[in-house]
Amino acid sequence: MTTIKDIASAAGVSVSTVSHALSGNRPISEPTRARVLAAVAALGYRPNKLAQGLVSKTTRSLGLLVPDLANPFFSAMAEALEVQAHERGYSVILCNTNLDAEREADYLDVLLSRQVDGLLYFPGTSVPNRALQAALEKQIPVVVVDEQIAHVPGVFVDNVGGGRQIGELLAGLGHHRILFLGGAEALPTVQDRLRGLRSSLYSAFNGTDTAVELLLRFGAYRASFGYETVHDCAREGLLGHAAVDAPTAIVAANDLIALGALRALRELSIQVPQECSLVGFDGLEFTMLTTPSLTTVQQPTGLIANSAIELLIDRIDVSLDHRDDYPAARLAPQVVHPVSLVVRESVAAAPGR
Amino acid sequence: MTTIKDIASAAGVSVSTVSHALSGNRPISEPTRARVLAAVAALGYRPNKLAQGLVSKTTRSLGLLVPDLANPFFSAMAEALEVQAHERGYSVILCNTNLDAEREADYLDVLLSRQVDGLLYFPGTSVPNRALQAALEKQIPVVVVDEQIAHVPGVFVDNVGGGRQIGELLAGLGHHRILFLGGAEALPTVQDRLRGLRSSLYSAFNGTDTAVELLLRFGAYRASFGYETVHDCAREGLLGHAAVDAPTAIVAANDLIALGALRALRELSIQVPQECSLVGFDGLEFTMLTTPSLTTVQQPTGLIANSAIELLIDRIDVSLDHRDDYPAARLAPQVVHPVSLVVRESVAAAPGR
DNA sequence: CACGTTCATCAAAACGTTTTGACGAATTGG
DNA sequence: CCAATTCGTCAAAACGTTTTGATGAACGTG
Repeated sequence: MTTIKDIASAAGVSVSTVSHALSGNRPISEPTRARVLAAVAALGYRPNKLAQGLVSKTTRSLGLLVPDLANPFFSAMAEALEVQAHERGYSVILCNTNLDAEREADYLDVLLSRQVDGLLYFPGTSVPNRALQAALEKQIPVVVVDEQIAHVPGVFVDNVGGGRQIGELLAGLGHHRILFLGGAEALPTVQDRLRGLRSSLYSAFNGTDTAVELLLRFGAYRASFGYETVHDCAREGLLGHAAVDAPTAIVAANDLIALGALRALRELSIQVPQECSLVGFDGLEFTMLTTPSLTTVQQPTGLIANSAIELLIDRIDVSLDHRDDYPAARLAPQVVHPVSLVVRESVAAAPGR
Repeated sequence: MTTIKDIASAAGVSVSTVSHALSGNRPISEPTRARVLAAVAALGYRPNKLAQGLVSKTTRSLGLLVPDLANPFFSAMAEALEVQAHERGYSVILCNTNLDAEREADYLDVLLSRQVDGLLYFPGTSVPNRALQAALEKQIPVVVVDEQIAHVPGVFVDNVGGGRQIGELLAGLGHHRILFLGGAEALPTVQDRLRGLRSSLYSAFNGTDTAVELLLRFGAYRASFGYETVHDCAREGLLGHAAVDAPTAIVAANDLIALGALRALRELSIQVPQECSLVGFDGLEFTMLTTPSLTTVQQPTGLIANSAIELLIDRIDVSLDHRDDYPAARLAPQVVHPVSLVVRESVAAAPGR
């Protein structure tokens, strides 16, 4: 590896002159700078980030803690976040927590010892997070993505609004018996989506003599949950051609669940959407390839990534400026993005109406 | 941040003693070591990897250059690679090259200046790769994943064998007019899969009076390519109910293309598999959720990741041991994994047979 | 022309580690 | 009981940068 010393001797100047010429931190005469740059180009010099980081106390790297890259929503978010970070000169260290608290703690250690400037954190789980708390205590800037956590800066979407849009669509089509397939029951996103759905259904049918029936099942953000639960319901007589008062629509808390449900419905030869409508959440690319194509709520992954990175870098800058201040109780900004319902083939008017 | 000095003074020993106590590099008496460990625990000391890297010339970090995380095959691979790397104490720096040569070069710079110990490289594109060459010249260990590149260590699957298995399945079911939807024409994976398919078809029908007709289209590893090409073919009269001698099966070079094709076939109301069989490649999780579920060739992502990391770390160790040797012409080991055909609903006997 | 400025450059310290040569103290062997 | 060895520890150098106080040369000013 060629170092700054090599450049210095090649250009016949001191090490500090090279540093100044490259950083612009102090004025350097034009001819000298030219000689330095020529030497840099000739020797293919590349500053060692480790050494830079050691003295500057800043590494321009971010830790990305994501529960499960196999979930396309997370991989889409990871991609968008990495692109945004790179545009701003930050590198991303990828960490697959697999929803495992121990791994999370482990990764946090690694990231801290690697001196990352900030953390992008996807909870993906509902347990009040020890690793997150530890990070916050270490005074390292953290932005939580996708979930809202009190007193921690975060970026997420209007899950209640998304649920409401689904409810309004379904209510307008006469659906009032609905099966909701949630993820983990304690997850705020799941609860919020359900809340929006419920409130819009009740207010739509309020004053009419139609009763809203909302059947709830909780599990995990996985296709297998949707698949198995639909089959379970059929076995229990809640769903299927023999069922009386079967739900006329299924709302899944995310697209993966919906995809699993779709498969099960197919196996049960329940026609979607004629006999049962189906709605997902996330707006995965795949949802437009299924048959029927899936009605879903589109998450603006690019925007989320954009504001998450922006928020995080802001906080990093602040914490750099005030390195030795008292840890003043700072506000925890939270950015909420709107979502939009994408209506596709999987939704139709409630049968018998 | 608490440093090794803090530990030293807290334990009442010298800095080097702390270092030795922690690394085990030199014997330290039991009582002293205990005092050191107690201080470490009490102060929450975490060695600074930057400083460690600076002196040890090794960072225990790998660069992962991946073309497109939105492609689930790549995100699955990224996940598996990260998990394997983490198990071996390595961190992964994620880089989304987006198939853009300039971004690739850019990332290579970043990774080198971050002193990564090695590179995991997914070509994803066919251009003889400048960035890769540059990396190799820099003497940094590289393992190419998913494509075979001459003289560069790599891990990939038996694409020819995969193609052959598809061909054998289809030939056995009487398919001899087949549409092949490739990715980029110059991609070795595409060519290999095609080669396997072609050879098995020819040898199956060799000696019979049935002619093999293989229709080829090339594009990109994207769902949109499959979707549009099927529609194009229909418009050209090659596909559809009006077509004479329409292919009875479509083989896509990967699952994304197959999924796009499936959607288009549906829109054209061509029954899969009754009128047209469909086969993909990769074994994405989604392929079992489609209707009909997709016959595909399963890639062993975990195994690929495992051997890629192993190969890379081997090379890292070698290059560390021989740091100042002549750059001896080393062999470029290549690991090939077998693939297995997963037969699902999307394939049936050729119509009219 | 002497004086204070500005300008360009240099030398040295610092960042947090690991590594290694050195040095007393304790232990062993004859 | 003395020499030789081992043991435990320390101090200092090194890694590749940035930062900063110092220094000398050129310059404008009165």
